Amino acid sequence: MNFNNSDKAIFLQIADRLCDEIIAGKYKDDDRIPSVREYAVLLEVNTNTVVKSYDFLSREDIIYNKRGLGYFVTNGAKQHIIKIRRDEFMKQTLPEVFRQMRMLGIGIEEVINKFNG
Amino acid sequence: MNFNNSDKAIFLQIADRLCDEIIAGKYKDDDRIPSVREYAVLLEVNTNTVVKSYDFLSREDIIYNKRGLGYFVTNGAKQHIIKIRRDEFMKQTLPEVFRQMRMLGIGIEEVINKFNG
DNA sequence: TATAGTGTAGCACTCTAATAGTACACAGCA
DNA sequence: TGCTGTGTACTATTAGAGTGCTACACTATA
Repeated sequence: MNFNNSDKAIFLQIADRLCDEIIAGKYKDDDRIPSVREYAVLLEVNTNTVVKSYDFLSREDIIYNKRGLGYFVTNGAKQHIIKIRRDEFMKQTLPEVFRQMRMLGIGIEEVINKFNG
Repeated sequence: MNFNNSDKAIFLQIADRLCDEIIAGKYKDDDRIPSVREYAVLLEVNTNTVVKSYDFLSREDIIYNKRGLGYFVTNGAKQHIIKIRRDEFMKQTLPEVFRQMRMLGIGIEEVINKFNG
């Protein structure tokens, strides 16, 4: 993963990644996700950083914890994430993209071409 | 300005804002930009934070300094910024936007509609 | 020549991110 | 009952962002 290439905090990038994997169907409802130590080794970050990501996602009600066992995907998490992301995409991302396009003189046709190409 | 709503550092958001203003034609070649103290008051941040932004933009060759006088826009800065931003938009932003669309099941038509609406 | 407005260079402080390591209570299983 | 793998709770350290403040050298102008 390209962590420090981003302005975003690593623990948030990890949370995003896990959400991506849930959307992709890698982890389904009530599936167990990797342990904090396991995921830390995989991503080559500190355990505490993954702990912070899992804490964050628990507070967002996307994963839940069973004592001594690990973290699991909350029922309906996938749709929950998609709803949050769609809202963000429509209300934040897309308007900012359109602003950039106007500012840079990039037409919608150019975007459509790149999309289809 | 909506500073802490973003994951990005404030001094980088300020640099972005100034670049936006240069592109918009608010400051042209060899125009003087606001002093660090002035801009700090306007944006309600600390002077040192603006200093950091101006340092950053100087190293990027977008503004330059005259001792005792202030900071000025480098010749050709506007086209320079546009070139950098176009590259970033095409190689980073747009691919990520398309990835999000595929992931969220958002079609290009929906984007076109929002753009025209 | 004084004065006001420039950038610049410090210092001290707080906060958060991230790393590193240790220790402990819990659950499942041999 | 032990053992292993869970999360959790600490402590400590490093680094950077951001704030607040002071002081100084430079430039133009009254």
